[in-house]
Amino acid sequence: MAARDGTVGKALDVLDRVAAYGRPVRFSELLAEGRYPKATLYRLLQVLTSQGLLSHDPDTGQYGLGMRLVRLAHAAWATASLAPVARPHVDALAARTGQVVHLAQLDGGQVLYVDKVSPRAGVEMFSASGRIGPAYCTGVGKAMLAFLPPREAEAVLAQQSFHAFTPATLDAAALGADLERIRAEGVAWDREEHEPGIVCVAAPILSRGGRVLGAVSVTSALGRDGLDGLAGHGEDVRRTARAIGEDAQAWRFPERAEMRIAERG
Amino acid sequence: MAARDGTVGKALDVLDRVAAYGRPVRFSELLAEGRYPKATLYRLLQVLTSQGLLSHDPDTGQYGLGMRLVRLAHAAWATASLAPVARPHVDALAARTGQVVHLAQLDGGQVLYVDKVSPRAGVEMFSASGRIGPAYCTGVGKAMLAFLPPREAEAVLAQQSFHAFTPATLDAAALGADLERIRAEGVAWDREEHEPGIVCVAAPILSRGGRVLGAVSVTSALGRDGLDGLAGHGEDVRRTARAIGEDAQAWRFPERAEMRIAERG
DNA sequence: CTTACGGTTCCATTTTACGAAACTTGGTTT
DNA sequence: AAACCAAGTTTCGTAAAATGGAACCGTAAG
Repeated sequence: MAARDGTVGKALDVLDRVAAYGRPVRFSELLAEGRYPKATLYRLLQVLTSQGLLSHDPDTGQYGLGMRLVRLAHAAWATASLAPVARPHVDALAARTGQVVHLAQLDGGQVLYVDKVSPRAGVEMFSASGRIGPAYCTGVGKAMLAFLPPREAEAVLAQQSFHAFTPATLDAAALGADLERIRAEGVAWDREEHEPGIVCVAAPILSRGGRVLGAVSVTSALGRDGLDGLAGHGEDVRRTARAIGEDAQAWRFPERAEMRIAERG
Repeated sequence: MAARDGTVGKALDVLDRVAAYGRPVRFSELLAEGRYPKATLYRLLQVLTSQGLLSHDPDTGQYGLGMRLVRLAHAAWATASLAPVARPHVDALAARTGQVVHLAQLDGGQVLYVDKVSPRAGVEMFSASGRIGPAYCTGVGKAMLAFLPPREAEAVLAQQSFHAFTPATLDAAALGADLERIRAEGVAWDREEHEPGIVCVAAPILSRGGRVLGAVSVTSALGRDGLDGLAGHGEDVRRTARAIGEDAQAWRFPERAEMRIAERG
């Protein structure tokens, strides 16, 4: 977390700290963390504010996150996330199953939701895109973990808290066994491991070369549909994930070997 | 355009440039812009990548925007934008008018859309939140410009391109007169100034102290509803904007009630 | 008037970033 | 195969910056 990347790293660290508060924050609160001396912190905040990554309310003297982040993130979401490519598939899956569908990617050992569609309310927005969740106890998280190359998987696993959200939450050992099963089966199940009464089935989205790009899941509340109802969707989720992977490949890397020859500049 | 804020400023400038491509970009493409020498650009990209603001695909050697931006923006949107507070009002307005409703804020002289609701499709997502538009020829933009303090208004106006998107687009002089009218009337009209066939009515969202927080608008396609149809919604939009402003005040500055009144002028 | 506190500015010192040039890598031409 | 070239990476002396302790300012309380 505290990667020392010179001045830029410090500035982004401060940005993260402000974000972590989840509310506007005063200079003195940040100073009280003791991370940076007064003058240094002051200048970092000045720069971040002047750059629009933070906003400063002169009346209250509080710093909040700046709207430039929203602008940048829109570009990030539109060009680098799976969401735009996956949208039609995700929509169709939600329609077929009549359940909430999530699209997620990995970001720093955590699950980052990049899209969410519920069959009733239609596409949900920003409030869902950008949310993060644990990797070790969600369907999408486990689906991605299972297909990570061993070295990376190890690194990500080392970052997990293994906090027991529910009685069904797996510990590190049980997770290992589950990941094995997921690799064999191609789909991951979350049986109330993160939230009581919530179950889901997820599948990893892989590139042609087998790299993990993300994951899709179908979520259901126990009782309405039950785990049995979801079981029938497993194959559908897997097919959808595969289709998204192929589209992503075509969209992001529009041909490889042959194109190179023609491409001169 | 880019203020020279030391190393951090440069890094963010590079980030913006990558974002501007709207696609993954090679080191050499950025280098060819001639903005930074090789080694400097290289190190800036290294830092941004290691920080997760950019992602680097080792296969293709291309840089794209990183998912950390999406995570940060979610926090920004949820804590610093008007969207969460305004959501119920915006929803209700869309339901009453049966038209598309936009919520926007100012960001660096441009209009930044932070939410959008269409009565049919329901809430739209990220693809709308984060999009930017011109301030001088959109309803929301003009509504905000009109109520900016003179000094700031001048600064923002100086940044406008006044490109004539349509025959109805106002020039600088006509805009000045329109802003006067908007201040008197409390609502702004966009009569096909930005897109042919698209009209809208907007109102500014003000804090109790009169500071511009954002704007709401109702948009319609000419022919279906016409400008006359929209005219009937003007008062509704204004009331909605006022309600949002009050909620925002209560939410962001819970205890500041009496201070603000004294602070007028 | 005095003290205390949050925030801002100064400036000598240290650290960091800079960038021309050298080098490495992988693919293409002679 | 050797020479070549372009893209990307590393080096290193120098130049520029960030740093942070201390002084300063404005406001609110004692």
